[in-house]
Amino acid sequence: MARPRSFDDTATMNLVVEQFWSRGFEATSVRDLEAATGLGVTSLYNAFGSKEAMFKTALKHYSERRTGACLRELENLPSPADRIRKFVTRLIDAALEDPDHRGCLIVNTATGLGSHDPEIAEIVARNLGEVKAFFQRNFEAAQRTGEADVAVSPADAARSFSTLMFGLRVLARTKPDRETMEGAVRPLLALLQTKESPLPVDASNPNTKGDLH
Amino acid sequence: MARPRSFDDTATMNLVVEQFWSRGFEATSVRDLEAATGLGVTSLYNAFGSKEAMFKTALKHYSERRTGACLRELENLPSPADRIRKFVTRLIDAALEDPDHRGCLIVNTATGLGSHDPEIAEIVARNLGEVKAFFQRNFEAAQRTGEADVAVSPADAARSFSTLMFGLRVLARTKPDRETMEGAVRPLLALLQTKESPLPVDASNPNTKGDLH
DNA sequence: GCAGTTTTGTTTCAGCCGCTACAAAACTGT
DNA sequence: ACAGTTTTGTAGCGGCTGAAACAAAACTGC
Repeated sequence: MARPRSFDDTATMNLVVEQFWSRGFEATSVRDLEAATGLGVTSLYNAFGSKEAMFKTALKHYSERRTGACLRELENLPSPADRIRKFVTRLIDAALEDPDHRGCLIVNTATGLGSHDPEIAEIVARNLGEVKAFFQRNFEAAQRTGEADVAVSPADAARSFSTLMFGLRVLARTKPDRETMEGAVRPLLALLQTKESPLPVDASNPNTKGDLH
Repeated sequence: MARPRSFDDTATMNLVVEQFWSRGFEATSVRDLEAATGLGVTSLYNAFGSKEAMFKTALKHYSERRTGACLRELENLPSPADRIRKFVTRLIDAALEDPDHRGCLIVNTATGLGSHDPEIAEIVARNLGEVKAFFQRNFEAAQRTGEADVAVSPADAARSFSTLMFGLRVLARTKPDRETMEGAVRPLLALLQTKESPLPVDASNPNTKGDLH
């Protein structure tokens, strides 16, 4: 019926995400988005509406394609404790591998101006909620398999893990140092290594981490 | 010799801090700073140099007057464990009391564009370092007084506590919910409640973590 | 009250911002 | 080949930005 679009919307949105992730919403101009995508303004506006709409779409895209996909993939691991551990190590590795220290687009947005826009706030809140739910679900499962300290409330464990992850994302913007990040998660990960003594352990004593080998 | 300045630099800088804290660097215009301080552009530029210089001064001001003063004041408490606990509860209370959910200017800056400017990065890094040092110093002291789990490395405890605080600052921007925040710190604060078994610690050696292998 | 110096308010600047108007180009279905 | 429709590139809009220019006002020391 008419001229077809000469670019792939999804691939373009990936480039938009990269741009917003690198420079943030305010510091990214529409001209920057032109350069990043190789498209003209008209094409961008025609496809996505406005700069603000582009950002919201990019946020959803990031949340779904990054966090969401990662969580879903980890669900394939048989051990719930491994799921938690792997999520943490992946996050740390990602932070250390990124030479630009971009951290996490969601966290960067949460601490930026976005909190005022209700739609953005909701995307952010949902993402944070998914991460917390992941930890809670798997910590509960780990308790059932004897891989987690049963004396700790799974809700609190999830709150603690997820909040710690957001803190790591802050550190990722400044000091992507392996020892700092791994050290930061070590005390919490210690809650996961009670597999070999799944019985009435005095769980208030996290000293049981020494028995892993 | 000449006309004196009609305003107090420090009081003005407090207002500048409030403005940058509320809206961030990029979203704050020089006109906004005029409105916030009640001064004209010329006075502002004459006193502080440029918008960027104003922000850097505001950052130092915030770091010194907020974080620094708080840490120094807590040092008056006799119990190191109480110092840690009080810092945490203060942070949570502050987050819950602020109706604007401004979080922490340092964290907001760290996740914003600031990381690229070396001077800003240094102010941020120093602030984060001070918080970490506070936790490490007092955790070590708490181990010596029998108020902290001696099986945990003070360095790791400090990394964990400080990173968790940064995570709380992220949450402060979105979900200032008491139960979430207090739950998030509960597992870590549990490391502090071993007062009733203050033995057999070699208090001169904080490196007691090494004995688990 | 006068000279010297600084502060202050107003105006103005070039440059970038997000966005749109418009026409030419490119494609589809018949 | 043509009509119909969408995409695309270019140019330009008003509005805002950080910063400077400038003169008038305000103060000090004498």
